[in-house]
Amino acid sequence: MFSKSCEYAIKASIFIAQKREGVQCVRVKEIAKGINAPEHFVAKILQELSRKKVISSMKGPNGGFCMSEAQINKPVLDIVLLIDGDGILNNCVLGLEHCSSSNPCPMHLEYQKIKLGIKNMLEKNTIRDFNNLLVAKEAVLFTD
Amino acid sequence: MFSKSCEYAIKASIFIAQKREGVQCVRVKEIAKGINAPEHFVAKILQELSRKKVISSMKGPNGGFCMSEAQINKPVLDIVLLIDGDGILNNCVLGLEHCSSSNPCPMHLEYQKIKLGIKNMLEKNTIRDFNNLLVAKEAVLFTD
DNA sequence: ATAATAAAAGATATTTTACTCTTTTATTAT
DNA sequence: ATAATAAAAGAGTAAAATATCTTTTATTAT
Ligand code: SF4
Ligand code: SF4
Repeated sequence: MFSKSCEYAIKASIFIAQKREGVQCVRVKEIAKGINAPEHFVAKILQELSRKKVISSMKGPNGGFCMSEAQINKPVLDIVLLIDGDGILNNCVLGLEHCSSSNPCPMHLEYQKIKLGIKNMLEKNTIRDFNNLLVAKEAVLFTD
Repeated sequence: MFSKSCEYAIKASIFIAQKREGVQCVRVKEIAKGINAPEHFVAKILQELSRKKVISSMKGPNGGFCMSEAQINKPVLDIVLLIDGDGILNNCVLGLEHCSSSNPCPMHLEYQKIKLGIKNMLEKNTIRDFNNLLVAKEAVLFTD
């Protein structure tokens, strides 16, 4: 469904939202540990999220990654679009390249419903929504 | 969503179901052309489907791949499970490895609905169902 | 100013997925 | 029997995704 990069991006964002108290930053090392992902790999992903203003970053001591209230309130879709592109919303289940509703693949009608569900899930839910479950201890970001 | 192999497997199966009149076989070359896929790649995939009895095959002149009525009436899920495994039904959106409903990831509740939809789509629809749309010219397997 | 810290950037390595090419085996028509 | 046909099998290549390692740059505390 998502690329590994995208999974890490979502989990990292939720982790930052959760850890951050006030305006304090959280370091990649801690993030990587908290979501059980390779440190330098998530670093690269977070750099991109930062460049695109989905999260914020600070260099030097006490530096790290953080998110503003506004950033935490963004839908998860924003992250997905940034990392994986819009394929999940637009691509075909069967990989047809130039299909249309007037010339659909056999699975189109059935798959449309799924795609709508996915779109809904990703744009109705914010980083905060998923973070809330974490804070309420109704969910985790890490198992082993 | 599906691997390329799986996309080809589904499209090829529908193509065989559609082309096959009586017990006649259809050659890989024709199949590959009909679904716009690399010939030797689909050959390999079809060999596996054949080994696992999801389709049938015959060597020599007039040989090729074909499907029995029973095979055509199987749900598309059978093909997916064979090629991609059950990941699509069981894996986590966020890639947690040992999660459970009692220790779910933040997206679990939302994602459960999607997964159920996918499962439904794949087990309620047979190769025949999708082939019917093709025969009725309400769908295509190939665009360019 | 200096040293320590942590992200940014870039280069390299590994693994998985996708695809191609060649040889072998089974079947059939002549 | 023989030649033609088409799948089966196997080896090899290419590209993309994932992961690691190293160097540079910005920030801050001393
Ligand atoms: S018709 Fe719909 S499901 Fe089919 S290829 Fe196009 S977008 Fe995908
Ligand atoms: S709880 Fe559900 S969505 Fe989350 S990782 Fe497990 S299966 Fe996936």
